[in-house]
Amino acid sequence: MLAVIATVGRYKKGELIYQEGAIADRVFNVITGVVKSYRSAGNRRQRIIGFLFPQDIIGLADRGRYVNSARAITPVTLYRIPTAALEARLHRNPEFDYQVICKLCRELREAQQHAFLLSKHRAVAKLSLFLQMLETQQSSEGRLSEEILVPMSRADIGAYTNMSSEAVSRSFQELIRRRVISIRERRHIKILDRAGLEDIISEIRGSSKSMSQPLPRV
Amino acid sequence: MLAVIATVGRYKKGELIYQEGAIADRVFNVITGVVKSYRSAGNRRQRIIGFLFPQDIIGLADRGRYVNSARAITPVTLYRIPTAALEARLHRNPEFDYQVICKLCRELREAQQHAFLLSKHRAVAKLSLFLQMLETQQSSEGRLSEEILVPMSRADIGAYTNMSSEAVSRSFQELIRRRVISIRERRHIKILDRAGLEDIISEIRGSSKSMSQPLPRV
DNA sequence: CGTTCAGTTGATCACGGTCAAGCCCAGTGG
DNA sequence: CCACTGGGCTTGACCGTGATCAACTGAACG
Repeated sequence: MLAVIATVGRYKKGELIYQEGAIADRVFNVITGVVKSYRSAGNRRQRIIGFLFPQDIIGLADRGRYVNSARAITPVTLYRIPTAALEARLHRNPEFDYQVICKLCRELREAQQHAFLLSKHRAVAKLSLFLQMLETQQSSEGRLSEEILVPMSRADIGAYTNMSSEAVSRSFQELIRRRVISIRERRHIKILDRAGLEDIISEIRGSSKSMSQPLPRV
Repeated sequence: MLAVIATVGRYKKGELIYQEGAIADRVFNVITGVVKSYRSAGNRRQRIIGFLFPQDIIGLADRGRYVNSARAITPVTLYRIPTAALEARLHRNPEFDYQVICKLCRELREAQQHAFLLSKHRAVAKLSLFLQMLETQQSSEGRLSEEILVPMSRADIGAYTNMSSEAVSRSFQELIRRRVISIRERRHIKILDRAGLEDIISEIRGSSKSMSQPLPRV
């Protein structure tokens, strides 16, 4: 495993793990908690590249420098692996290589999924897809639950889905109004109507269900 | 090299290389030409995941099925590599592995770049960034030229940048009006004002240059 | 030459960004 | 224990941008 050549790091909520542009001398492997990977797009507006969960790798570099920053959004523990040691292993350990390749493929598919999300036009569609992604993430982690846990803030969701936090909020409200989800304590979401969610994601004009049972304020 | 276990394939412009959902028994390595990788998003509207140029790998799979379709947008030649043979090599050839990892990292960075592009608000900013990406792609391929070659249609650019082909067209016209680029025969673009392009990409309200020299029709 | 499809241009309108105000809740200190 | 405060979140109003529909031009093809 990676652990052999690694040290363990602990970060509290909101703490910076590494900064864009710094010399990339280690890669990280999340053990517990959630990390956001982001880029500060000049005008103090930050774009979130992805959220990272246990097992994920962060710290990819281009020409020896980190290409984005990473910050803990919950308390986080992770392995820190010196890149030097890693590279040495990469050249002589095929089994190990293979695992890295698999993780890269996974990350690649997620980046493409993200691009797919961003290419949705309607705000509710983006948010719905985001929720679905969170759910698959959590179910794949074995955390089989009725509720989806949303560890990140509305602003972070906005920075990921490329909408204002206001729009995130409004879209949540619309999903509630349409009886597609319900929210408990702002961080716990339950999906009530999976078919409805799918319809919204595929950007169908008016869902058949919402036609048959008229809703307030439309 | 990959070539040892591969056969060569030829496709004409517009031809399908593989289809989303089909059993993924080979991966491909582009030799010449340009390929688009896309997903048909239900309502006959297709989203382009990426454009692929010589040296690029396509045919990534999830659970044995291709996750997207690929189509030649120019005449294309490529290597076809049976996945079975590939996997066998992956387990026993570290040097080879390393190359695959590098290509995956590159593709990953491109996917993230794509997501970054999609998260721009203004249409001209998206198009400008797209042109910049095309340029870096072509200069890295050694094709050092004054002009950028745009092998794909306006509709394809739209499907990649997530805007209508009309908006692509209008944005091109605006860049011309602002004297940032010039276009020859619709496929050959020259960048006249690199600083101006950068300004537009970083979504600065009004570029200083365009302020100093008033433009028609603004 | 005619047909067809890519690209351009014009007009209209809905969506979401922005600014602004208010609300809710957690954390803090008296 | 309660009041205070600040930040996250929600809601409202207004307006600009680009999607959409539609008409037209131009280019490539047989």
